[in-house]
Amino acid sequence: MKVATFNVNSIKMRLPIVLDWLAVHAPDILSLQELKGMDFPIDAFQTAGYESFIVPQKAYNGVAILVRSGRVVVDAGTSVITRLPGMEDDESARFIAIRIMAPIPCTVINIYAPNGNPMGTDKYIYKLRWLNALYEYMSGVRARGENVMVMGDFNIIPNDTDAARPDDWRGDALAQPDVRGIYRAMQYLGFMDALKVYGGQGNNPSDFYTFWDYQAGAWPRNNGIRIDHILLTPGLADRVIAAFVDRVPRGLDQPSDHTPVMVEIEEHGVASSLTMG
DNA sequence: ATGCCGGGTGGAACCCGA
Repeated sequence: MKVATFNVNSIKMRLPIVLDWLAVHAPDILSLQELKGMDFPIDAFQTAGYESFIVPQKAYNGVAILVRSGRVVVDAGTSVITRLPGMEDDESARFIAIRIMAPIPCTVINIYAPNGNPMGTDKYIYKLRWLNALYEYMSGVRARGENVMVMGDFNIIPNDTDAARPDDWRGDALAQPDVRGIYRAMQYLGFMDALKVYGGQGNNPSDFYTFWDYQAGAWPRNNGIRIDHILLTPGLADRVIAAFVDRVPRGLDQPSDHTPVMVEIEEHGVASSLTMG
């Protein structure tokens, strides 16, 4: 089962790039963030062979999960969750979760975490509150022993090695020790960082950058950061057979400032959600 | 650099992102 996440920075602007990418990589699941509008191209994705689950919002945020028709069976008995539990008062479209029965039974969670800048404002407080609510939710699903994938734009640079210029981010909300601590705590729950589990694509940390600013020549200078992540519970992490960042879309015309992360999980032999999780 | 770029909305200039 191939699973991917891609912050598209407007699905309206990025539709051709996303359709091309689906045709090349044929993921079973693609999580999208920053749709930036109420109009989602359901028909175009259906023609491409994907069913859409959408949490839209005018102008800002917006997340969706695309599932490949004929490959992924969505649990009809479980409703789509469209708000992060514990943050029900928050109108922002930053969370969507579905339950699938095949090809691997698991819960699929797609997030767009708050940026949190600038420091010292309510925006940073909101980021911490949001991430802590996500942590609590993840703690709950772990306790139930389910196989779970949490992917998306975490807006967290986990370590200094995940930035080309770590000192540039010292005072930024993406690299604060408190924020990094939450990301680590998620791993202590048993959520494994898919890129790190597999460890492929060489030893250069820059191979795992997922974002390059539009400004100041960040892309040609490879001044990137790693902020888009895929976290897996052990039953899934044990079966990872490929994990990589595809930086091709970032080099196209009219690109998103992010690029996709993809993981492939062996479908046979994934432990029961009740025995392993 | 409070800058740069590039989305959004609304119909200009401003908000937001990371």
